Amino acid sequence: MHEDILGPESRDFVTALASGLEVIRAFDSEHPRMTLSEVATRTGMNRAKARRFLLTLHSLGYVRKQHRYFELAPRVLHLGYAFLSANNYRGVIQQYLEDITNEIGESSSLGVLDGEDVIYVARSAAKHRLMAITLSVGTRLPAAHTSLGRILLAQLDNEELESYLSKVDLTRYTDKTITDIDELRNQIIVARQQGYAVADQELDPGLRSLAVPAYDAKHHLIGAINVSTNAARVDMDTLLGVYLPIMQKKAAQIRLNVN
Amino acid sequence: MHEDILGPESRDFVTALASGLEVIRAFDSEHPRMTLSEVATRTGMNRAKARRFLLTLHSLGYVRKQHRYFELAPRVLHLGYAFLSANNYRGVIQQYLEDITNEIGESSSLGVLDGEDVIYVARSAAKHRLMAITLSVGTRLPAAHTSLGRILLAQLDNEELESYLSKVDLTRYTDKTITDIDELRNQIIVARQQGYAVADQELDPGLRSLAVPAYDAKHHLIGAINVSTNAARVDMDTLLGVYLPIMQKKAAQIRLNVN
DNA sequence: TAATAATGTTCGTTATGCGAACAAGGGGCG
DNA sequence: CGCCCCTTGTTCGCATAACGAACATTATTA
Repeated sequence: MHEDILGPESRDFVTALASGLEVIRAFDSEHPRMTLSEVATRTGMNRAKARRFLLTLHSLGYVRKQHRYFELAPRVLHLGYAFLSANNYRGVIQQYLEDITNEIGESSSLGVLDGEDVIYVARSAAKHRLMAITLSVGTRLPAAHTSLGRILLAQLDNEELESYLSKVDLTRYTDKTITDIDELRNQIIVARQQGYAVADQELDPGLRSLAVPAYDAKHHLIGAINVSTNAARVDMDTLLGVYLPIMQKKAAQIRLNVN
Repeated sequence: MHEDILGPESRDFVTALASGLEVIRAFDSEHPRMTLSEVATRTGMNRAKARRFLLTLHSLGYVRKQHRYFELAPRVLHLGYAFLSANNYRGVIQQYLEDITNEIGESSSLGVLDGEDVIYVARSAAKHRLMAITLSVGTRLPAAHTSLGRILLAQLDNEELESYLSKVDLTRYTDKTITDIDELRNQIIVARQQGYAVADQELDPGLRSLAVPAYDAKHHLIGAINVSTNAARVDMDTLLGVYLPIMQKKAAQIRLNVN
């Protein structure tokens, strides 16, 4: 059940906290270092306001300042790490992911839904690189075009799924990207029925992946686990005929052993 | 040069942001889920205050609420990820760490100093588990008792090093843990002289590691890279005679190739 | 059933955070 | 070299966002 959520107009909403977090998120791979004015522009804030947040984050150790330039400090990892360390099943799941990588020789990850994205929360990387970008814990990708995201969307009830479909903006990444909302709905329903999802070169040419949901012993959804491979190396028969049973077996082990 | 740092008494310091971040950090592996009152107690805040921050974080998607219990949501990974994605050299260094793991068969990591700790910012894990805890990006360990931390401390100038030594509180983890401040200073000076550091079973029985500093082509210190192994499997002669040259070669490659 | 403890919430008050305006620095051009 | 303009840094009067004491509600225990 969805708890009532505070609106920004509520007297209980702390706008300074919200703005401060927005300053942190303004930094990314395209904007690793910024001046005060650049931060103000990217966040839509008054320059004096952005300055106060940057100086506060700097004094707390989350931001480094060099002359006029600001960049995030490693200490911000502590904020995300708080989530990882609070999740005691991650270490356990990590072992299963490493088993998959050892057995199949491909990368395997645990992902969870967050809004319209899937976030990687545990990962076992194979030796070879699959994608142009480096995937790591914390990476977020659109749920619609990943096997992890698609099988997680399949676990939603109908109302939640329709809510998602009514909001999602489908972007084309490759020739194979699904951009029709009805086709996406159908793929998710099929995933729901067959208990697994496949994403085939929708996000990155050559990237082919398969995911199954991961439940714990109390029937709580932990997330989904996947195996990622390259279409040139693994055909669909192998993916479904060899990899799928392995993934299903791992998911069954997780369901039996993870509390 | 250390930039002047804002004090919490300054009118430019945003106390609401500082308090909100403290609420996030209150969650850890011992306190994965807490009630409002528990958060208030752990942070020393008035309950109504803690409530406002929790509800704000909840509305922003950083915290989940179940009845009276709060827990961090995966979205907080986005805050730490902002640092990782802003660091464009990480993908490059990752490759070198994986080379080390492939060549030596042991785990290798990149770490940076943050206060009295060393934070892992990139990691290549070997197949076998070395420590009781799962190390991952974001993990922080005391700099004094790790090879990464020790070689990073060795890169500080004398004033910075003495400042660190005057504040650090040395905790004993094993029988081999250095707890004498003068002995630690000496170890760091030796590391400075020989260009590498070793930590031998100070943090965890059996854990033996070696680290060298990693500079980029512009002579900026990126961090330190290490190799971690088990004392039962690798003796000191092998560590220094075989592993050290490999690490030094990798550091030299990083210095030549990383901008 | 009543008392007590724990937790949830409100709203008068004030100190925090906002932003317009001023100050300072840097670069370009005549 | 001096002036102008643009960019960046900083201040402080003021309004309201956030604080916390006190009230409200719920859960537990005797």
